[in-house]
Amino acid sequence: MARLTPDRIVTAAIEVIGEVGSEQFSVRKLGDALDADPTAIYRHFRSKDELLRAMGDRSLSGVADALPTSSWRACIRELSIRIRAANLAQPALASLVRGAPPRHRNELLITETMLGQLRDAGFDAVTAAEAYHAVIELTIGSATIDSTLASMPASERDRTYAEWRSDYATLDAEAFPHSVAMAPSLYPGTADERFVFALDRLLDGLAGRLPTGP
Amino acid sequence: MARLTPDRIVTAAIEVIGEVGSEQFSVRKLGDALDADPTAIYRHFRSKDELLRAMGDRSLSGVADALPTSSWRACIRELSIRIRAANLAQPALASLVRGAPPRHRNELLITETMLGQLRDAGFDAVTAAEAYHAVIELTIGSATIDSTLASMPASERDRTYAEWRSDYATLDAEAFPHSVAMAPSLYPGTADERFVFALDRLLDGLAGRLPTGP
DNA sequence: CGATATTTGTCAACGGTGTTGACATCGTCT
DNA sequence: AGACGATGTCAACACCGTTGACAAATATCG
Repeated sequence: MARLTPDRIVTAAIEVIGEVGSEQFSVRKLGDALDADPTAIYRHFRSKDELLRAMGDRSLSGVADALPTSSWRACIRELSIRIRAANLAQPALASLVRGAPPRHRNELLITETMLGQLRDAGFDAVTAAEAYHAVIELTIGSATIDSTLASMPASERDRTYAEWRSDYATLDAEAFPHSVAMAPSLYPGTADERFVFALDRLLDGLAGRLPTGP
Repeated sequence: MARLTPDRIVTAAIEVIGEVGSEQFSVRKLGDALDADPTAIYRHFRSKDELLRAMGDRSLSGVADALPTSSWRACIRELSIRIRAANLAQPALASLVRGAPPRHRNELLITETMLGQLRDAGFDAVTAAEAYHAVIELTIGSATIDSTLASMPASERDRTYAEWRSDYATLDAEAFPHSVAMAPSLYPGTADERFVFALDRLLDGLAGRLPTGP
């Protein structure tokens, strides 16, 4: 077998995690898939966390390419949607990003792009930083929440939503009048559409803080 | 020692997880804290997951009590801040939301309150549902992301933020000009303050969708 | 080329995890 | 008192991430 490289390891790791799920992903299984001793991985990554992070960055490649240039809103909007898609495509990776800052190339590229757009739009440094954090938290956070359902087949997902709606519909109407009344309206559209609604409202609110006005 | 009960176990578990952090929380440590054999816990909970869910339910108690009545924004704002606090105190809540567990009383109370406030504010059913999902995604999602750092002591957390800032500051200024320039402004204030900024901007955007105008 | 130094792979092992099954003990009810 | 189910205890299983010692391969240099 060819020698181990970080690239080969990450490729194999993404394949393994796609097969067994993030919960069951382990260094030992990765070693098996690579036909190598599991501990050989530690010659290329200091820890499993570092490996997971590299896997996350891999799935973000190309996310910041060819973005809309028409406006800062359009650019950040598209960028956020792509980040979300990348996280959902590799559901396991979404929860791995967690609280650590971007250190890898694609992550840094995303940060740079978003900060640049915000500054060019007219935000001062402090507000731009706040806005950046706000968009990232909504994007990554919502992807993390949605990742479980996103990995289900569409039919099962729809069934789950329907089940949840009927849960609300059958609540005690005295204690939970609004929940019962609004049960049919809950979980409207797709999770992607709900995210875009939230993102657009957040961008509305951010636009309102522009010195030049919205 | 008195006999074990689910209540006693959950109380002790929340104490233990507060001391050692969610990452290091284990059934064995819980057994030590209870001065009982670790496996005795399995007489009261089928699995660690079930215990974590019970802990999550406990930490949500009282979240919807005595909320501000001055305005829908003030009410939802406070409610979201409290949900976040509960989530940060008990990160297991995140996995509660992600899966499809039976909906518990406290969770239902939160939904009912938020939906009621939005309807009373003048949102139609569809927009209220969208707004509800938007607020919840930001609140839970951001709490999930921040939970790792929130469990660190303040001094260590500040040191971590400083470290991250200096990471940005030492990037290649040619490739990442905005990141380098804005390094001192990144991670401003506390994670709680950054969340509240995002929440307020989202509420700004939602207010703009009120039929009666903002 | 040969010798040396560095990197990389292998192996065994450590301390930790959640969980299970067998066995002993306790409380309760007939 | 005896029976019985619920509860606590103990040892053990099958994993996990990670480390240190040692061997093989590779790169570096005289």
